[in-house]
Amino acid sequence: MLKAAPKVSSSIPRTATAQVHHAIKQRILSGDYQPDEYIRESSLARELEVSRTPVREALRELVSEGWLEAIPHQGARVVAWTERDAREVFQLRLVLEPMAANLACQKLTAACRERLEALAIRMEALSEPDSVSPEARNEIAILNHDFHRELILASDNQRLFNVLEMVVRTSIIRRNFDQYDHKALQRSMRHHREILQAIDAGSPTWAESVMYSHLLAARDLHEAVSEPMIRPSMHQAT
Amino acid sequence: MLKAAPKVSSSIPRTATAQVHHAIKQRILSGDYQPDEYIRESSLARELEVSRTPVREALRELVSEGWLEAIPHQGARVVAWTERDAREVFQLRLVLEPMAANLACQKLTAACRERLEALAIRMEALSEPDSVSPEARNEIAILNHDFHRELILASDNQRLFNVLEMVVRTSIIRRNFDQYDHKALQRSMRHHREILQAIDAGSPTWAESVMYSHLLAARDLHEAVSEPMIRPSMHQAT
DNA sequence: TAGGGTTAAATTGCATGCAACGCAGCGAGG
DNA sequence: CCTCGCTGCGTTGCATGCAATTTAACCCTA
Repeated sequence: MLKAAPKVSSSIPRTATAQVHHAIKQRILSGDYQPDEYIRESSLARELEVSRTPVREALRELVSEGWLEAIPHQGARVVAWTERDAREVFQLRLVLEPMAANLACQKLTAACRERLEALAIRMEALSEPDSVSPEARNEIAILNHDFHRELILASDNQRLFNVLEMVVRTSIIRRNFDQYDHKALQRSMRHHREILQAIDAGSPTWAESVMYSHLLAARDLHEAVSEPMIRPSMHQAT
Repeated sequence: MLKAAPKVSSSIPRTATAQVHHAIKQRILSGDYQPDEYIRESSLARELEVSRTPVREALRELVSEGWLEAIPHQGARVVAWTERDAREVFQLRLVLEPMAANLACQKLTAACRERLEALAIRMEALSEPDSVSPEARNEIAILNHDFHRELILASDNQRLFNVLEMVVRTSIIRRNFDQYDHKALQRSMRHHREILQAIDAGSPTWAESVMYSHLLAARDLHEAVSEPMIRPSMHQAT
């Protein structure tokens, strides 16, 4: 029951500002707002049926969190993602998440260990069939995010968690399991499993190393898809 | 002159919100606001002679940036620093700043190289005399901060810079050169110099390694001072 | 027709008033 | 004596109106 309390307070924010904050984030993630599109205070206030004040405050917060950029006397607009941004995020993840795996290995509690295993098992089951449906891929993406999140939390470094939330969650976490072929998917699941094994073995460097491999593999897949867009000179099959 | 433009715009913010934001930050850093102290919107609005609106917006921003913590319907208060926080910050710096040194080594421009050298030379000169005055120590602290900042900027990873600004600047960067004895001070200055040498030599791992040593030495000095405070069982002179 | 200046519309920035919420102090009941 | 509930005060949360600023269109002029 301890878990229920924060869950309720986060999914049903009591203040209007928090609701607007949540709503805008959802719209950005779902693509309702295009990159570089300005978000107008008045129109959003009308749509959400609140005054401009909570909208303004939510926008300020989202700017500080990196979702929007504010131009004085001009407004707030959705940040546009470039390949450079993707590079920066991967550079940071490649250093921070292995570190988190290392620390988690030393600090992990039994309860957290259980949650991680449950997530890993569920993901393995979903990626078992030869053809993984889009719905399954979507669920895997969510579970995968939870797995990483849980592991980072287990590192017992609140700032590390905050930093990764800011850096990663504003990026293209979602829907990027679509480009995983079956082998890559299963390899990714095996990585999760191996991290748990390293934790059980009490080897922080092992866990750290597997996480590093895990992310390098993910980056490779990402670049395979995105590079053609910035290197049109290369001959591409797809 | 390129440096003058952003300097002006940051020291003379045009909007009231930015002014309040700046003012509060200064008060926190200067110790005007004690840890856990609540900042009341009305009183601050009176003092700064603005309405509550820009004060509220500035407070929201500072919460997002980690300077304050907000309790709904209760207010915003200055975050209290614990030894745990210090540990977390050092853990992150130990990973991120060496990474920045490594990257900077590959990306550094000539102009940036010049600025770093100028800062290093100035710091060396200030730490030369046998007895370093408090004023000199203060200037060294500022120059040191600029040096690290410049190096991180040179890493050409905007997110890395943002993350370190958030993590480090809210911490006790300032005035912690007081506990450096003369040997530690000169060692620290030599580290800066050696980082420049590593850059000139084009060896990222060398630069990374020196930065790592640099921070480990700083952590050691920090712990030597702070540990007695959380271990009251130890017999203390003070 | 091109360029500069002016003006008007739209939007953000700020001020103020009122409502909602939390908390301390006080009093009644067990 | 302790506990529970109520009430009053202070503070934050939100709504609304007005001022300041920017943008863009328009007209006038060369």
